[in-house]
Amino acid sequence: MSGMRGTLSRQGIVEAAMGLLDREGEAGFSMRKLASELGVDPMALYHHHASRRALMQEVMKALMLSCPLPAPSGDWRADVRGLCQGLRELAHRHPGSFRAYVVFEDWVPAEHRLHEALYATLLAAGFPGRDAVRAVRLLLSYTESFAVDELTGRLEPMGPGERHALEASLADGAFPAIAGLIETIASPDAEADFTFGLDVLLAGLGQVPRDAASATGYQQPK
Amino acid sequence: MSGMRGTLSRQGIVEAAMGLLDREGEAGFSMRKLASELGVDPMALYHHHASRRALMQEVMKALMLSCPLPAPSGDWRADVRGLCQGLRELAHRHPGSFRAYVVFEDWVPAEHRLHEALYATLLAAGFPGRDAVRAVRLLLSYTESFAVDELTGRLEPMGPGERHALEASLADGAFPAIAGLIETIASPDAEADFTFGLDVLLAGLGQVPRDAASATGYQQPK
DNA sequence: GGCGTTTCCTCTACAGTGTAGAGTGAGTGT
DNA sequence: ACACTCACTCTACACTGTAGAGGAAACGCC
Repeated sequence: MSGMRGTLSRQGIVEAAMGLLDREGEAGFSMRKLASELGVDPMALYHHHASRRALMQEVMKALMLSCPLPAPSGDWRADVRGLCQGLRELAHRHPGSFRAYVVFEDWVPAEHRLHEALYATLLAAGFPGRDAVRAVRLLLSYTESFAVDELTGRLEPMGPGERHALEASLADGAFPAIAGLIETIASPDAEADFTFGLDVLLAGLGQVPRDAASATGYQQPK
Repeated sequence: MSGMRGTLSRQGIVEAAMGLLDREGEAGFSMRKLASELGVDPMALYHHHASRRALMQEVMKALMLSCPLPAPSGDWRADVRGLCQGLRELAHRHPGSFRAYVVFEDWVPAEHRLHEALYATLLAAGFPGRDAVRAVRLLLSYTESFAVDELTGRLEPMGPGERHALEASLADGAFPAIAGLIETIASPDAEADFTFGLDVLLAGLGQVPRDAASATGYQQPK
């Protein structure tokens, strides 16, 4: 019964790992669980991937390769919005893997696709290279943090228990500003909140000096 | 030899845990290591803290309680800058704990201090409550991500090996924008980069509509 | 003094983790 | 039919968090 040669493949393992990660989260993921889902001895996995870490690398790579990259429109603001929204959708589609990705220390070469698209957009818009690099950091850190907040439920309307706990922690009156905002804090609106952040970032970026040729945000007609 | 009653205390354990976390990182932290540093059986710790997770909560609390909060100056932009810089300094002072904090799922009530200061600043500057909440998310996600990038060395100038690996991954010409920026990417400047992000955020926030009374950014004289 | 209770700690044990190293058996090439 | 290789299994080790029982020191009280 054990034989079953050829049931395993590098890519198949990666896909199963991504599924398990998305369903159970990083804490619920283990090589042993993955192996048992694949109906195989844990050590069989190591024939195709050198270590859990290496396997994770592959999962991250697959994840980032499936990040949607909307086609450029010529309007750098719209394109930046689209790329950030694409990344956010990726997070929704692969919650566990995305969370793991954000925390992952190692360098994931497949990030290049998304980075290239963002750099190209910003450079075409006339941003100096140094500022383009900084802007990408800004945009990605916002989008990733926001998406993770969504995935961990921090942007769901608070349940009564949660809200009560928050109120209790404010009962001594030491935090009047928070107390005054409790209604707002307890009922976020993920869509509008995300857009607000992008608006602010784009408004801010719109004020950094750019090459005159593209300063309007439209590509020069050739 | 084993007796030594009273060598342990809730707070003492928390401080030792924070030290271990900062020195070894989250991966290098374990209840057993902590116990052995304290010269005590691992299970002794559970007499003072219910679980590793509960202990971590306490560490995060201690961490956030030691976050510096510069006194308000009356200039909301300067105050926001100061608070973000304070958080960044906290990250430098407690690299391991800070990394753990950023990833931590549970709610850490001690965050209230920093949040209160930010909310108060933004509300005084005339931001509507909803926008203040969103702005804080924006500011903190940027600052935390940036600090983590610093802690993981992603803002150190690249070593030759690292740089070579990056170049190799671009060799096929598929990422011209990245390739053109390689010099910039390889030699970041943490201080200037961080300031750029704050500048962009403040410029963007400066454009969201505020109450007229405070729209200049100065508190109304009373 | 002695005694009971509480407090703090230790010991042992269990289920789980990643993975090293050796063994096994089916498939293929000659 | 033989050797060989490849894909897999088995066993084992060091490590994790922590449940549950046991022990010894300290304290309150007579």
